[in-house]
Parts: sequence; C-alpha cells; structure tokens
Amino acid sequence: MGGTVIAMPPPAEQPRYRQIADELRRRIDSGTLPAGASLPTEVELMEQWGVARGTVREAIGLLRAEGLITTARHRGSHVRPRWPVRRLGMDRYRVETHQRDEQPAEPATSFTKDQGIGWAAYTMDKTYSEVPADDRLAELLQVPVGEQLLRRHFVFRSHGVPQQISTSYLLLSMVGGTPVADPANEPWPGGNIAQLATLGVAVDQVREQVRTRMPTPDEARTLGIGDAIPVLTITRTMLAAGRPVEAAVDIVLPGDRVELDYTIDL
Amino acid sequence: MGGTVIAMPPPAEQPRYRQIADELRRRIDSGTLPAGASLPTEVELMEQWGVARGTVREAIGLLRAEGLITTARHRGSHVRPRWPVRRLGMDRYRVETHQRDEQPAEPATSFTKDQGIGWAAYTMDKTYSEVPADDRLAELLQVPVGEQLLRRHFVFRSHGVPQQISTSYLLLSMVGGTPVADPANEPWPGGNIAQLATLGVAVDQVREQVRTRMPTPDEARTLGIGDAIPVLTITRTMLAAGRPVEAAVDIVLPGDRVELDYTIDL
DNA sequence: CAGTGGTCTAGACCACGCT
DNA sequence: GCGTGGTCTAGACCACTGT
Repeated sequence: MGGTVIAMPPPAEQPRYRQIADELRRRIDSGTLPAGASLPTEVELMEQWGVARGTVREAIGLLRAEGLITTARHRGSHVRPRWPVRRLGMDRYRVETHQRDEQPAEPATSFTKDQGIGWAAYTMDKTYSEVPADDRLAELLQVPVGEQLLRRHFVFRSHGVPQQISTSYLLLSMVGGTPVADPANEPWPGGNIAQLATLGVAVDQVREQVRTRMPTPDEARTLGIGDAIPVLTITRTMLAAGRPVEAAVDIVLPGDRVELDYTIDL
Repeated sequence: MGGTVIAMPPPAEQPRYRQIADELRRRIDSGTLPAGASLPTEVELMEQWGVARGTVREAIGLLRAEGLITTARHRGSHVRPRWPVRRLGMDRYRVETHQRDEQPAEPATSFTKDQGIGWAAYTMDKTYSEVPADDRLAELLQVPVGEQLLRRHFVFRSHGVPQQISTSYLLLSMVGGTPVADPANEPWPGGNIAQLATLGVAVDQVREQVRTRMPTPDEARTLGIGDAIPVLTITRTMLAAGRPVEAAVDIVLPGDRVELDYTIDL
C-alpha cells in the first residue's frame, strides 16, 4: 500500500468514545448540563476532541442507550429530565373505606395512588377488543383454551407522560354487555377492583409475578426510556374466592423510576 | 471533488441496519439460529447484504442491546442461551412445621427452596465483617447512624453456579458472640429466620423492595450473565414485632432466569 | 438556506483466540 | 498466522428544523 494511515493515538486506557461519554456523563451528573440543556453538537464535539464523527456518535449512542439524553433529528441532543422513583406498595389495591363524616375522597385508582397524582393529571390510551384465550391465558384464568375474553390495552400517563403499559384480560362471560366492557367508562374510579365489585365479584387476592428484561424498541419509545434501561414486568392475576377473574399480562414499568414494595406476613 | 460517491440505494422503508437486525432476530426467534449458535461474522454479513461494515455493526449492536446475542472479541457473536426461569415464591420464608410422625425434613433455606435443590448441591462464599451503620442502614434498621452491625456478604451457588449475591446486616448488639456471628455455622438449616429464632427473636414480617438495573461488571462476571442482561435487586427487611432485626441490601438476582412471585391478600 | 442528527461507505490498525 | 470483533478515520447524501 501507499503511505500508512495516520496511526491511532497511543493506546489510551479507555477508548476515546468512552472518554467522551464519561466526560459528558460527568457534566450531566454534576448539573453542569441540567435537564433539558442542549449537548454540544456532533460537529462541535469532533472539533473539541479532535476525533471523527463516528467516534462522537458512538459516545452519544452510549448516553442515549443509558437514557441520559434524547437525540432528535434536526434538533440536537438534550439532557433527559430525570424522574423520581415511584414506590408501588401493595396498599394500592386496598379498597377505599370512608370513615363517617369524612369528605368523599377524590377518585383514585391504583395508578393514581402509585403516582401520587390527582385525578386531573391522569390520562390514558385504551384499546378494547375480544380475543380467544391462548394457552397462557387459559392457564392463568383457569378457563378452556379458546374461551372468549375482553382484552383491554392501556397506556397510563401522568401529566401526559407515559408511565405504564398494561394488557388486561377479563372473562367476556362475566363482563360482556356490562358497563365494565365499555371503554367510555375508563378511567373508572377505584380501578379494576371497584369495577368488578359492581358486578358482584369481590376480589380478595392479587398475585403478582415480577420479572425484568430489556424493553422492546416500541416499549422504550412509549415509556420514554433509553433502550439500555431495563423494564420491570408484572403478570397480575386477581382472584375472587380462589377463582381467577382478571389477568394482566405484561404490565410494563420503566425500571429507572419504579420500586415495587411487598410486605409478607408470616 | 472528483466524481460523486455512489448514491445510497433507493430510500428503503427501513434503514438497512434495521432490516439486517430484523432478519437475524427472526432467525433467532424461529429457532433457525438456536441457543449457542454462531451468527454470521461481520465480514459474511457485509458480503451477504452488500453493505459496509459499519452498517453491519449497527445491526449487531441492536441485537446485543436487546440481550439476544453476546459478542466476544476474537470469538464471534453467539445466540445467548435462555435459562429456565426460577420462581421465587413468598413461601420460601415460611418456617417448617413438622407434622407428628413425619420424617424430619432435609435441611433447607429460602435459597434451596427457590432453587429446588437439595442440601448437597448448595454451596456458598461468605465474608463476615463488622461495620458501622450508614444513613441508609440506620433508616432501614431504625438504629442511630454509627451503630455497629454484623455484615455478611454471600454468594450462593447451585451446583457450583452462582445464582444470587446478597449482603445482609444484623445488629451486633443482638447477635455478637452468638453462633449466628460465626461464619463456620453457615449455611444454617432454615436460614436467617431459624437463626434468629435461636436467639429468641421471632421474625413475623418480611418486607421486600424490588428494583431492576443493569449489573455492574463485577456482578455480571459473578453471576455469569452478559452485561446486557438486567438484574433484579431486592432490599429485604425482616421484622420481629414491628422492629427491624435484619436488613439485606442489594440481593442481586440474574434477571434472565428469575421470577418473583407475590400473593397479596386484601 | 444553514445546521442538525440519521444513515452509509471504504478503508485502516489492533489484540487476542484458535488451530 | 489467520480470523474475529473493537476502535477509528474521512469522507458522503439525506430530510427535516429553525431562522
């Protein structure tokens, strides 16, 4: 070959793109780059560090994957606002019992209790459909495969920001034709348990199976997390007198701002 | 400049690197590329798709972020094996009560119950030390900052494979000088709760705070997971008559093979 | 229209693992 | 010694955003 290409600089401890990412991360952590601030553009970083654009983009990619920044085409990179950690306690399922002489409480659901938000800040997307039970749902709900179910897919938002995705299944034989099956009635004060109570179904036990995994690209987008932030998933089963009456498969929670809190009495 | 560079191909629906990732993901999901199988090398993918190496690497990067594959320097990329899921139920804390005439049960702890393994397959590393309570421990244990604690760091192994890391703190004023503070007595049949029972401390409530995060490099190595697999962490507090008597900070579980199972009675 | 991040090319050198 | 993924360079064209 002709002349050798300019050799890479002396082998640094860390790759250049990690050094760049570390420096930017330090500025974000220290508050030098506060939430919402613009990062230097890719061209600026190239000049400041004397590296090629690909190297800069690798550094930026790390921070985006960590969920520290957002990158938007044509608009630049910005520091992502951080959310406080939400504690999801078991008491979110407790039914409200009002004391005599108390003011009627503001409407609430397990979601508004988790978030510590008022009814007004609570919005949701909802998609209802009817589906037959597959193997997994049949086992969770203890019905035959093929049993008709009401599927309700929700995206819950707090102040407009998506905080939770869930897909819930109810027995169509139980809720079909009732107000519960009408999307217009959602959100429903008191949530699932209150809904079922109106049908004479008294939920007395909730089972939660908790796992973690990386988000799908779609989930990461919806929840506004980086694709290197894991999610918590819950499979929730509600039981009335030992009989499963509702199954929520893959309740998806952003792992960087949720803590699940369980108390076990022995 | 001289002639223009060869233009990019007609604007595809999806970027090329996503198409490549999608195709590989499809092969993994369908089993065409089973667990442990080698992916095509980067050079092979360049030839098969007629793209530059940077494009191939972007595709590979997506799959690695999703936890579907591992990439190892000098050894190639491989489909990550999927582990069977272990269910950690609340009953792992239940104290054994033997019926009359029953055979004495094999020794057990919450860990052996989780794993469904016998006593013989159970091994552990243990490191004991005495430390003063920091802010967090002081709050968890409801003692003054600086209170002396017994710190016990464990790595639990099933058939020699590390499956759980935990760091547990006990009040030195409660366990100092007792058999509980002697590393030689670990593993202790019946585990923590049985240990405390010998001191007249009856644990009647366990609180678990569950979070998820990416593992530290050290944790990833110890648990034998890649650094793209999230971990579940549990902060566990054991209480006797409402008083905290043990705190386990950062029980670390490999997220690709653990499910936590909680039942809530309303 | 200038500036931005998204996508892509066509090369290069490196250190390590395997055979 | 050859092949591998990890790192890096120096360009290019694109579509959209903001002024």
